[in-house]
Amino acid sequence: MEQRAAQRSGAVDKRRQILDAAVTVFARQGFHATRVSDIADEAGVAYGLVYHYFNSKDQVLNELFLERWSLLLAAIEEAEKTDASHRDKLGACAGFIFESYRHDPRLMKVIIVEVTRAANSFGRTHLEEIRRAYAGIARIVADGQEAGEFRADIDPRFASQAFYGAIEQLLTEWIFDDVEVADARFEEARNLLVTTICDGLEPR
Amino acid sequence: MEQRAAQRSGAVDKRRQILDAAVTVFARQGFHATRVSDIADEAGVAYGLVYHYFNSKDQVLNELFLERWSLLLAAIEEAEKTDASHRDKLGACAGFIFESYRHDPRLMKVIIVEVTRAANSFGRTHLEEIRRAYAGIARIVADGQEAGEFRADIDPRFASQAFYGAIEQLLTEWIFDDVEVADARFEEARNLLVTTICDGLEPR
DNA sequence: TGCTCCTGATTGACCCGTCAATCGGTTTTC
DNA sequence: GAAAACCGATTGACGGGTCAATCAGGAGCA
Repeated sequence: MEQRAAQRSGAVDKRRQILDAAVTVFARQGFHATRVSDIADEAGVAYGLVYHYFNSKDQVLNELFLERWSLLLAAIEEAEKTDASHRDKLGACAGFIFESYRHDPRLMKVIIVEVTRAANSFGRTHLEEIRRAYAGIARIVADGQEAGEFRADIDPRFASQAFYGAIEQLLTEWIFDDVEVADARFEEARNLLVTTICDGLEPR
Repeated sequence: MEQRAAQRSGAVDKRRQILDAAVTVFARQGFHATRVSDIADEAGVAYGLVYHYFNSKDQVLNELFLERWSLLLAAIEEAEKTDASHRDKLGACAGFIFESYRHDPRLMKVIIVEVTRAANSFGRTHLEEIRRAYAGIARIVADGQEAGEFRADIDPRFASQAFYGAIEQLLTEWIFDDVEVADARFEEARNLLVTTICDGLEPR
């Protein structure tokens, strides 16, 4: 799965090309409604080549998901390590997710719609990786509680679900609208979230 | 669509039987993975009869969704009308949703997984109804702001997304776990939510 | 009561389009 | 020259939806 072989001389990396094309069509039509031939066409590549690089249509999506999700997990771990306030740590997590959307809205659309929220198909497959993210956020909340920064009477896992759920719902609206989101909105969204949730978590 | 004809003498309402069976199999296998024959088998009814009562497999799901969602919309409107605090109004909305899950977890699973979160298929189809719920919640937030009960520097639509997103994410976890949820957990979940979000919305 | 007719519910075999995946071949590259 | 990359026609499973045939019970009639 990690052969990703050093590409020959000037040849374009067809594999990458296929992955990128897949993002485009998955985002446009949804995973289920895209035929493998759509991916190949979009990539300007022969049908069979998709199967040369991937075992199945599923594997293409898996690869796209893991590629990005591993970055998120790394970002959360990174946030944990800093010595910022716990509020800021949560802000960093939210920031990374919003940033991912800004960086490539279509990829995030695919990940959210086809994996993260797809409880019957890929969501189940990748449950472990997905939950690892929730757990990371929950750890930050728990630490914040121990430090007296957050109120202690709320289950950290509950809090992390609410936090993550709120983020995803905001993104989902942008996804549905399929509208260009101004840069300022990203900052705004992140601040809103951290403000609302973290203020709600503050000790009374 | 509303013929639902006076059923002959002692005959069971086959139509209802089919809908109930559909909930069972959709919840178990997911909409996409269930064949129409699965529904018929589960209902103990012939394949063709499903098409006698419904135009398509899609219509079966639509019916299930609308049946429940219209109750939610009514509940939100109801909450708006009371003269409770706005915090309590939001609590009532969250309460109704959690209550729906308690009442029939499988139906809520189907609605959330196959409609509400299915941005590519039924989510798009029912976008209008879904958004009507968000809008109702946003109205409550806006009213609360006007009454000075909530801070005014947060877009009510943002707040409603965060609120609804948090609820759905909590439910999603229960759905994934597929585990019996103790009654006490429902109360706890509702209180947590209202506490976290509403405290976060309080004026500072 | 017994018979026929009629209506609409019910049945399930079958048609038919749709893809995912395979495979045998050709071209490129080293 | 051989291995890897590339091509796209072909296959075969699969499942939604159709429809002609059957069945059951009520109405009309004598």
